[in-house]
Amino acid sequence: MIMKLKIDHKSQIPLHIQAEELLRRLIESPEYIDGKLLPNEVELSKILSISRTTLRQSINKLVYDGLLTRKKGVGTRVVESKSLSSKSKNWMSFSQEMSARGIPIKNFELHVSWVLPEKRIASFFGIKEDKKILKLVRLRGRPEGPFVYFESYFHPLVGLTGEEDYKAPLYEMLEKAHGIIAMISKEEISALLADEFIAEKLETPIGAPILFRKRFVYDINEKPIEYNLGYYKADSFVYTVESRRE
Amino acid sequence: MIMKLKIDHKSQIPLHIQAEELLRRLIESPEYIDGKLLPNEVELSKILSISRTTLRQSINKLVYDGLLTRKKGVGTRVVESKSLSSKSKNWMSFSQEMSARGIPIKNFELHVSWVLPEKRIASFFGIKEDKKILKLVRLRGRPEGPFVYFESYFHPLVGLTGEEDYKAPLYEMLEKAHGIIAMISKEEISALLADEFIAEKLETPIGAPILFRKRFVYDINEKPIEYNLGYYKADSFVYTVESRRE
DNA sequence: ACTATAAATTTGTATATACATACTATTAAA
DNA sequence: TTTAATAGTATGTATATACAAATTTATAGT
Repeated sequence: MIMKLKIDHKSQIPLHIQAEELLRRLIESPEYIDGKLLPNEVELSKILSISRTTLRQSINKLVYDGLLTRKKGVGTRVVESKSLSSKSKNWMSFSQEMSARGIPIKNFELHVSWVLPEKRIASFFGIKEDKKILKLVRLRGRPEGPFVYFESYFHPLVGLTGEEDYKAPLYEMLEKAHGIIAMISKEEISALLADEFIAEKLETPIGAPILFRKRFVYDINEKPIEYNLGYYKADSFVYTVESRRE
Repeated sequence: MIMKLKIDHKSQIPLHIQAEELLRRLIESPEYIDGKLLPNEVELSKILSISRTTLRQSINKLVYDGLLTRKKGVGTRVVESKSLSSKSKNWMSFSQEMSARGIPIKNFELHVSWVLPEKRIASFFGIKEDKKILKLVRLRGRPEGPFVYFESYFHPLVGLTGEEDYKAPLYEMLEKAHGIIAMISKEEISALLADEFIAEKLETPIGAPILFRKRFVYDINEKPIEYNLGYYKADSFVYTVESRRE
């Protein structure tokens, strides 16, 4: 059934990581998709030639991630309907979001510069504060007027020169021009009041409600590539989220 | 510094759970709120009179919940992020969100009534406007003061009588009492300014920024069961979303 | 046939131990 | 002064072991 699940004890990769990967692949396979029980821990640890403790490390992570459930006295089983949840929800760039809604976009401002990063940005990228990085400022909206102000900062390793075509959808451009694939997006959404600067940019009164979004973008290896701040006029933008319990 | 963090070895509650709770309370305290290092694991395990292995179980969970970060050769530190957040992955009820972070919830107001639905609510539920539905109003927050005002409306078929225990986690109660399983949540998030009513409820000035969330909740068959409006004080709540391209 | 009891199974909890690895700080050498 | 080597510190990895608690299965008694 499982058979050739062998773990390389000489590998540099920790055993519990190897085991986790193996199990991930295992429970993806057709036999396991329907809530079947795994072999019990003692047996499985023998099959994999690792200790039960180490195996439990791997299983714990999969339980955390919602792929497995355990029950005392019963066993460990694969959760049915694994990844059809918020994970599979695909996210888009602003241009894509808008064009998907049939809204034409106008760029009111587009400015590229090299700046010294603030502390939190340097720390997000894991670089020193004295290394200049690319800053991209964009003011965008409908033909009638702007409704979002973006500030983006990019990791030096992304390899942007500042000469790229920033009118194109950003993540498409990154992929084509530099082979960077934006994969993960973590976002924090909050509300604030327009200060003088934002009010002037968005052509709105000071004190108007603003939907503020911080976006942290990572590549396929979970390395940070972009730090993005977005200020949306609240009366012209709604953020939607759809999620599903597992 | 830590002192009287004592663990009861005779308690029925597992040691690693006790330790987890202690740490949750600890890192909520003023001294630890700013990314300070915890005592190292060996020392901490001595203080708590539990083994390092057991302690690591507790810490692992807090790391997974995003409250702590660890770095080899350095130590374990509290994540800096004063404000609460709501993760979209594996969505939960408000009570669950909060208790998962070890934050005590206080109900400032809790009021149930039968009302005629507004047109948009009736249309969401697919019912007539002359049929009364259950309205649940809740004002909740931390002991110091409220930070969110909820208005919930329920579909008649949910079968609520108004006599249920609304202090319990809502979706648990629905499941136990009426076999209703809340499955899908669609949310719209935007920003607005506190009007007189909201300002009074949330004990905040008129014109303060409010994070406004509409939540549409559906059961396992995608039938609408709840229409929910949430007004969050923006300075004490951040909405976080994590997504991944596939 | 039914029921209570016991045994077997499986995860949960907990400890002690040892060494590896990443990072920091110190010390010695150039 | 700068650099390289070294020691120290903290988390990371891994094992062996023992018993507890929940659940299922088997057994014995009525």
